[in-house]
Amino acid sequence: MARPKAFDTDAALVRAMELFWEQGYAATSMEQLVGAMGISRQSLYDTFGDKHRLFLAAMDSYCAMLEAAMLAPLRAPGAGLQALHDTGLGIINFLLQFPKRRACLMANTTLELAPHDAAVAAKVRVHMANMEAAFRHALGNARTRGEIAATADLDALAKYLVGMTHGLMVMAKSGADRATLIGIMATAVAPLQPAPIIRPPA
Amino acid sequence: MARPKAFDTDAALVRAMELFWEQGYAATSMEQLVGAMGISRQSLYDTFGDKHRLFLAAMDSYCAMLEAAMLAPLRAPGAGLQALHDTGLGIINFLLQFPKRRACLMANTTLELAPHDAAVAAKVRVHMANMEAAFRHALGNARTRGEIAATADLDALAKYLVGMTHGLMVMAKSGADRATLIGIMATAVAPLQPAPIIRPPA
DNA sequence: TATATATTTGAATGATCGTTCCGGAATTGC
DNA sequence: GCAATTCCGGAACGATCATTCAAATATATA
Repeated sequence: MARPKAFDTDAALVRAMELFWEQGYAATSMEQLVGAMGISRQSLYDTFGDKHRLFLAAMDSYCAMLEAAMLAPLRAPGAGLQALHDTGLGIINFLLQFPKRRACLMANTTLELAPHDAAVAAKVRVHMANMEAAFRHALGNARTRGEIAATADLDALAKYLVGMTHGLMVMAKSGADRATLIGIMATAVAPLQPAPIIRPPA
Repeated sequence: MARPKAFDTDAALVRAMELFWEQGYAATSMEQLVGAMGISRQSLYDTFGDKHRLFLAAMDSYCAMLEAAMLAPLRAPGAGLQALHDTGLGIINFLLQFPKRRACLMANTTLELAPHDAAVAAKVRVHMANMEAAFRHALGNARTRGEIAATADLDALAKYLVGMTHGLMVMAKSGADRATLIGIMATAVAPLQPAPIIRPPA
């Protein structure tokens, strides 16, 4: 009865997401988005609504990408300390993949918009909770297997790793090189080491 | 021979800095700055130049404030582990002081502008290097006194603490409560604990 | 073919952006 | 008082912002 959509909605959204990721919300104009997404301005408004709704959709697109690339391995049934270490290295590679550093759309958005935009803040919190849960799952496996101390506080460590991850993001975007990031990461995972079997005398 | 400046340049700059701190660079208009600084538009341009130069001056103002409040205690000759712990708590209080969280102007600016603005990026790097040096000074004292392990890698720990600090900032701005931040901080300082005197058997 | 929707192009909207210009009032040293 | 400089209020600049409207063309079903 009617002409079907001709362009790939998800692909266009990914291009919008990448632009927001690189430039931020305020610094990205609808003009630039029209150019990057490869569709007309009218199609953009018809399909995605206004700039703010497009941005929320772009956040979802970004989270889905992160979920598949970074969090899924941590959620895998067998994920343990090795998966945590792999994820750490994966994060560093992720942060260094673009010559003009982008850090993380969620972290960027948190600092740019979270206190002034409730819808954005809610999405950020959900994402951080997902990240924390993924870390905790792998930490739980690691503790069960004795890869980390039996007394390890899973909740505290998971929250700590989320915080540490965001610290790395800021450092990476400020220009830190790979060696610096690796060094920070290596220091950061010290709290994961199992407690010594023989304790020092009290 | 001529009329002297009537307003307090530094005080006006502090107000501009606070607005940039709360809203970011792009989201803050000259109109708002004129209102907040309490001077006329013409005086603003005559005294501070354009928006970008005003922002760079605001970054300096912010750094001077941070330097006095947070870094000076770490640089004090006697500063050691206690000063580091005090600083940790001070950072958390600093991040929670405003109901509408501001995080840190340097961190905000890093994520908003650093990859696209060389002058801003340079200022951010200087500030981070200063922070790292302050941490390292206190870490050095702490190691000398045996408050942390004699084998502690001062450079690595200092960089790590800078990274951790920025992680806390993102978490705080995303809405994390005091207990969460304290928990992350408590976990984060674990690598500072001295190594056990009796090591586990290899 | 007729109808309905999709898409594009281009113009137009009103608002706001950063910045500059102007005129007059205020305040100093001479 | 005079000249020099600072401040203020307001208008004006061109540019860009997000968004909408209008008209023409394309593609599907029925």
